[in-house]
Amino acid sequence: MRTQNYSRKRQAIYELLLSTDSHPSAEWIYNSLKQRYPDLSLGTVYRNLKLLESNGSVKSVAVVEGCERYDARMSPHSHFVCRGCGRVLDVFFPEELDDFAQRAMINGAKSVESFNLIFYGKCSEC
Amino acid sequence: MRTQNYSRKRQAIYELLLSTDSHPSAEWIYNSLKQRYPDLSLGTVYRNLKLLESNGSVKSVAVVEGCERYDARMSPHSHFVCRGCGRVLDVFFPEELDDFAQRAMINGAKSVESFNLIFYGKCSEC
DNA sequence: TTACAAATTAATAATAATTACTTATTTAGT
DNA sequence: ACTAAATAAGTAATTATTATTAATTTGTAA
Repeated sequence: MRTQNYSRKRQAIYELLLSTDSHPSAEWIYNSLKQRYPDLSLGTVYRNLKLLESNGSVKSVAVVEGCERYDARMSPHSHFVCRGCGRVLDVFFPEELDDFAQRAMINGAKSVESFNLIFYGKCSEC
Repeated sequence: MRTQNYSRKRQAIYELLLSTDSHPSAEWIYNSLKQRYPDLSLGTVYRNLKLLESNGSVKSVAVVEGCERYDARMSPHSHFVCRGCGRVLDVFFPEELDDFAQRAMINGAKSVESFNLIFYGKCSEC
């Protein structure tokens, strides 16, 4: 039987995401890996991000200036998006919030699977 | 002096948004108003949504299947997005959450202006 | 009313992120 | 090495949104 995830480039995309806290876009990942994999194509980055996302290995955490931004840190946390430069920062909220969300009774909802909390403002360098 | 907002179509777009709780997309608004304004163009809807948004009259509350969804209800609340049908429902969270967000100290942030909380799951009809 | 300048619009073209497709290459098991 | 499945490169297609441009509408004031 074939093992999964045996692709060098997929592995590289995933490891790059694990190693950074910049919540990169597909384009950023592409540019970062192009040096090591000169024949990498942008389509491959998109395809693998989608695949890793459906895996549950990776999450899309925000859309900044029209670009999806990804994160490989899967522990529950939230994000801050700078309206000046588009930087995306991690925000670790108190557990109460997670509890609240788990218990959220939403009128018209059958099941609540997840939530996404995004703060907006200016970062310390803007 | 010219008064502002004297455009019939802009007014219609805004009032349609006020009158519905479906959090429509530009396309939906366009289709809804085309009957009353047969010469309405989609560009006009986009332009006026952007204008109303920069006015603070209207908010973009979520992106569902690649389409921006708008809301004219400006009181602080949040949303639930159905992963099945894309429906967007209002969620009225307890005030504590708003307080928490106002007080949020975010490492690397100079100022926090707003936040956006979106729940995901299945609605009662999916 | 008529004229006029600013605001708005329709219609169309342009952008740009993402996805689909088609053929070639790589991978893992035999 | 051989083979079939998975993956990728390269390219074309899609699609929401934005920009442009010329025409129309609007408010004001002569």
